[in-house]
Amino acid sequence: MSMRLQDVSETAPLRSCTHEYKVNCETCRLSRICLPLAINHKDLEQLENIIQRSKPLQKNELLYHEGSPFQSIYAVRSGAVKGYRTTSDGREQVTGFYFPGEILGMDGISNNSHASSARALETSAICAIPFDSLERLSASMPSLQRHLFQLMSREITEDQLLITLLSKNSADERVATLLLSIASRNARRNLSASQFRLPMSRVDIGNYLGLTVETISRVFSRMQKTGVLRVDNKEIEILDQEALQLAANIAN
Amino acid sequence: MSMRLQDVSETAPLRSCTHEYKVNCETCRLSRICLPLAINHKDLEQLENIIQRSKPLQKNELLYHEGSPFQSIYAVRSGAVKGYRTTSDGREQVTGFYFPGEILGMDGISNNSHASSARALETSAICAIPFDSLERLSASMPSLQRHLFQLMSREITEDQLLITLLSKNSADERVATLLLSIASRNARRNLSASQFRLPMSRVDIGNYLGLTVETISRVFSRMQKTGVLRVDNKEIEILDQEALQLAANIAN
DNA sequence: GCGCGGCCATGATGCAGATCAAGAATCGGC
DNA sequence: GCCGATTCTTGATCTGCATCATGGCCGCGC
Repeated sequence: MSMRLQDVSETAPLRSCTHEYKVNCETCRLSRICLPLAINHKDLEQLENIIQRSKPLQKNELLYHEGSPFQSIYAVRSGAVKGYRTTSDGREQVTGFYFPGEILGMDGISNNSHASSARALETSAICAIPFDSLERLSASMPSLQRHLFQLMSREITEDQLLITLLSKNSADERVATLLLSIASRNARRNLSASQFRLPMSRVDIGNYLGLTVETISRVFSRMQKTGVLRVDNKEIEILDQEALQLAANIAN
Repeated sequence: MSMRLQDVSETAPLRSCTHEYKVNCETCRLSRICLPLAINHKDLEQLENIIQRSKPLQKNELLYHEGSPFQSIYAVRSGAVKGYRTTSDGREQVTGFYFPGEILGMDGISNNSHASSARALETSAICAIPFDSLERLSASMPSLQRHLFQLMSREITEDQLLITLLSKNSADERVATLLLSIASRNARRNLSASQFRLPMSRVDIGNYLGLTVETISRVFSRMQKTGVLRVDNKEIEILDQEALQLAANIAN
């Protein structure tokens, strides 16, 4: 609610930046886990041509806002982004965290308007991929079309996992599951799966997991006391992977 | 858990039925809200050719099962279906209810294997649409491709609404929201939005909404007592639409 | 038409996590 | 490198829903 006070630095949409940053998928070390993974070398250039890159988003800047016209889906190149929707009484519900190599914004397709908002959790570089171009391209590139279907399908199954987590699991289980998810996504990017810095606040974690800040704090403290984690503010070290897995696997 | 006892009548997959039932999209009164809505008259025949119809599923029969190979998405023609996934400790989480004209099974695309199961809540006629054919077709029919993207996107936004409901709303709010959702989906099919029969049990409702059977019963009783609903077993009448909307709209 | 099994309703009690409150640590701006 | 704002931690208390328990109901098979 008082979150609203942060809305000071909302930027114009990405595409209004005329200056294109010199990056391409060819040399991007995320290409093996991002959109290009579906595309062979010679087709990559066509994708390359439609992707727009712009100056990085600063922490707390908006990538897109609920209700704004849908034009692009986005790939995170660096940093981290949270997706959320605002309820009618003004509270927000965090629906996902997005790390480098991950795609967001696909919920805007059905209405031609974004159904959620996205905000940078830290300074983040983002690739915008205009969806109408992508659609045209994918009609002639079956592997791209398939990959897009798969991406959306994965988003659906992940949302269903979250639904299950929220309706069946205890606070400890929810937190353990989130930490393991972040750990495995780090591993995918060849980062440490056992030691990392959380880009999001306790409030965001609690919001995402359907818990209060206090509960998140308590779970972290408890897990620190039992030797499962070492917690130093946002710095997390998983000391006992097995125990954490056990805590998470009770019900999923 | 004791749900398992119902698993008596599982059928072979739809496509093993050689006998095709004489139905087509052209004459189906759901065509305006189902897949064909995206397709013009002359292209419809091609879609028609790939759709498989088979003998109706009986109550409690499985349409597809978690982990089974993904081949088709499904459209409900009559009856009602519930989607659910089984947690590692054997409990089930209902992830959605599907009524005539609605599409399910898209969560299977990402892995080529179904991420959830689907079971008929009552005798139900189902159209199976082989996905590889649909994919090929959609590469040459932009409006179909777009419609598929939109369908999946809608599923994502609906899952996000459920996530919000589960993590922010009280028992009353959840139940009210579900009833209004069913009412409006009835209206889309030109059925009464104020009087209908619930195809699912209280257990399924509770499971879907992250509540226990007892709580569902109590909420129904309470709403009956306050004159918002008339409840007669599965038969529901919405007496005070405004009040119900108010109860639901507290937070979404 | 009777009996049995699954489904539903309702009351009594317990508990996980929310809420309220207050202090400590950290961050960001100058 | 200091100060105010924000974020985080920890404790005390409260509460909505789960859990446990019981009885009624409804539908179905014989």
